[in-house]
Amino acid sequence: MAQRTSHRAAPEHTHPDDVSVQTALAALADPVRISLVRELAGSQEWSRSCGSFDVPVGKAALSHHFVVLRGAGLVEQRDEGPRRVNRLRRAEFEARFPGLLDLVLRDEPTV
Amino acid sequence: MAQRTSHRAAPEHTHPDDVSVQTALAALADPVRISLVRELAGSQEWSRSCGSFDVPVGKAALSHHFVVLRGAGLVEQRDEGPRRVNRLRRAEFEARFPGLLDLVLRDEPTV
DNA sequence: CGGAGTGTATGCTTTTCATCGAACACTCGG
DNA sequence: CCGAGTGTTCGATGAAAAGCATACACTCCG
Repeated sequence: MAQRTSHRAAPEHTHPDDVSVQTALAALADPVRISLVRELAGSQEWSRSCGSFDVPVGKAALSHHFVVLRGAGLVEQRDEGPRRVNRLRRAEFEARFPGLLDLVLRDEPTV
Repeated sequence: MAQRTSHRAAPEHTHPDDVSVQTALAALADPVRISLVRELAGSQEWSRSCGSFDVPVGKAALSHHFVVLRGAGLVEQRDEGPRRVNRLRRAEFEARFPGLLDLVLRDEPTV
């Protein structure tokens, strides 16, 4: 049979098309999540596990932020052995909210 | 001397150029403020007084929302007799955050 | 000058959200 | 099969934000 890297419950994802502007904006209006999105944008897809990000919060809070990012259609996750790796949903999100992601990525780190 | 419609303290304004993305997103991530911006976008400049908007909050809360909108560089206000009239800073905001305002204006009313 | 209309400021609830610590679940390597 | 590594869940806490009611300030009109 095919590969089967995990027996865990797959994370719930929301497609950007099913996300309201308000939800998208709220998801991006947080300094920690902005950091996550930026770091993710500068990395290869599926190369970053949740714990590999340089943000000043504990893992419980971090886990919560990924829930929000998934719920806004910004991030896709996949279980790979013991860790959960991430991908920024650039194209899909861009199609739903043209220009929005670029605004966040281009801007200088939060002052 | 020239006209002088008010002796009141002029409202404080922030230019979009001095606004961070995070602040801009936070300002637009609220249902009441989204309504205000949309209504404002559909009206002539300087035609709407603060109290003329159809939002389900008292006037104290409303006043607060306008403070936030001014602080994000989204709205400009001017005193005109007893009332304070508004203008959406379309061009300036668009120059600072290309596409952002359009996203909010195009989208269906918050579900 | 006094009253109606309009908006702001203040003080106080209520809600929401970010955070943490601790406990639990799953995967992999010995 | 146990232990280390990783991430989620739960409960509690603290801070921020939104709300309201009231009181105040300013403008206009009679």
